[in-house]
Amino acid sequence: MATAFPEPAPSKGPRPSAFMTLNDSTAMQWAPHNDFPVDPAGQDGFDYDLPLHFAQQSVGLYDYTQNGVPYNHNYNLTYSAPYLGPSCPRSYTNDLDLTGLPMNIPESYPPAAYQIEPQTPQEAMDLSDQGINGQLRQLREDYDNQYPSNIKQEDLTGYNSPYDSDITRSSTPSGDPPMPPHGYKNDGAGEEGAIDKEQPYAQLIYRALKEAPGHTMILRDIYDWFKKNTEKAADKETKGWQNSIRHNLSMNGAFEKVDYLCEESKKGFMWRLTEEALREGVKSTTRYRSKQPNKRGHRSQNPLPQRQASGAKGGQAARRSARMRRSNRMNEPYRSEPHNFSRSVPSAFDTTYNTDTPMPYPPSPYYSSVGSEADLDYSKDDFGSALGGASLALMPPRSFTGSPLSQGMAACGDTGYILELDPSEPLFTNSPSPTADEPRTPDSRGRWEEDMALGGCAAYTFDTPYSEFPL
DNA sequence: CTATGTAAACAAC
DNA sequence: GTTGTTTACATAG
Repeated sequence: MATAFPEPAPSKGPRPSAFMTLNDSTAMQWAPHNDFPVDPAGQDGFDYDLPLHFAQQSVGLYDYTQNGVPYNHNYNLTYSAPYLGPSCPRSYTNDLDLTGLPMNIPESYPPAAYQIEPQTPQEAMDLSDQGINGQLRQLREDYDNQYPSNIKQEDLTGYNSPYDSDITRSSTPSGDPPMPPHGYKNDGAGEEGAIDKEQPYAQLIYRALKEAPGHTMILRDIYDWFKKNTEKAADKETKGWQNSIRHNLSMNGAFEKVDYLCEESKKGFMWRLTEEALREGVKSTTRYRSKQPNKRGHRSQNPLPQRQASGAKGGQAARRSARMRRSNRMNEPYRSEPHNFSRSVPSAFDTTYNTDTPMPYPPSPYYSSVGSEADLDYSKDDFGSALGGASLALMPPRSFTGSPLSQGMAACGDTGYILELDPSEPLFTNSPSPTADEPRTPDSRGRWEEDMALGGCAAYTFDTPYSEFPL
């Protein structure tokens, strides 16, 4: 099929310059498909075509605040079935699914998919006035009810790719050559409907999460999504694809774990798109990988021990991080649960963000290049005009009991946190700007240990700003 | 070199 | 056995 990559009209973005100025060539990213055309002038106006029934259905269930929803407000999630099994049409038409999410996204996939347009924060979910526990319980119940784990495997024959043939896979903001269609197999050559153009795992996961309510799924659902929507899982023999999914979830900063562990089930954590990912799209997982030299040159030495050592290292690190999480939960059994999110990719950046400074928003160590234009853009643009000039400074901590309205940006009430930072200043001045030279992965053991010394919470959890929530 | 996929070690559950 | 983290290696471009 099309090996050519028709560039989407670069003019479409309302604020293309914001990202076009991102000169970091390594900041390759897949632009998000924008479900909601951004209207910079009317962020609170739902200027886009929001189906009426959507608005109605959303009452009390999905209340899209206009912006400023901290993305670690996990209690905002209402997890229902991302899709409904066999009856769920794969065509993403204007029909509403049960989620009440506007699925009118024929253009949410290409060609618009590769526009560099931040997404409106309307996507963030809000809730009604239930308590947080109720929310979480509801979330889980919804999930369990609507998404039974015995997922039916839909026949893939006749599958009609939602991201159809003209997908250009990826193109970089600055009109760089599109992402090489890695894994682009033209082999099928005849098979109708053959999704010969599988996108990278990260991108596919992004899509899956994007479709999901709250942009949140559990691993199993992601698996299932892949089964239904991709060819990656076609090979039922190997589980490599699952491994790859997990790998990408873990390694790619676009995905974060919602640190709400359901004890009674072993479904594990929920995975969610980060706010940055929603705005800016998913970026190459490679960026988050360790920058340790690949040792490709001298692997002949003794690859096996090295491999084992690798595993051992991973295991150690995994154990430490898990211990941290556990420790957190034990120390703060209530608060830490729903509020935390876990960044899959631990970051040396995290230490720069000391817990004494109320962060209105978890820093975006993975996306907003610290100290770069992207950072500025992050700080002043994406939270919408409602914030006014102090955009960076204000982020309302929202009361659980507040009305949905009060949870919007207008409600910068009593407990509001004000970041005393000049928006023009980089958030983390002592953080390296992650570039190709400095991947956003903790390549410094020293820093890592430092994290541990700090009490073992800095690296993964960001619950401090919310500790004052009236629970 | 980058991006991606994959295998695998390992820990925790 | 599953989930999550991490490292290493292979391959394509």
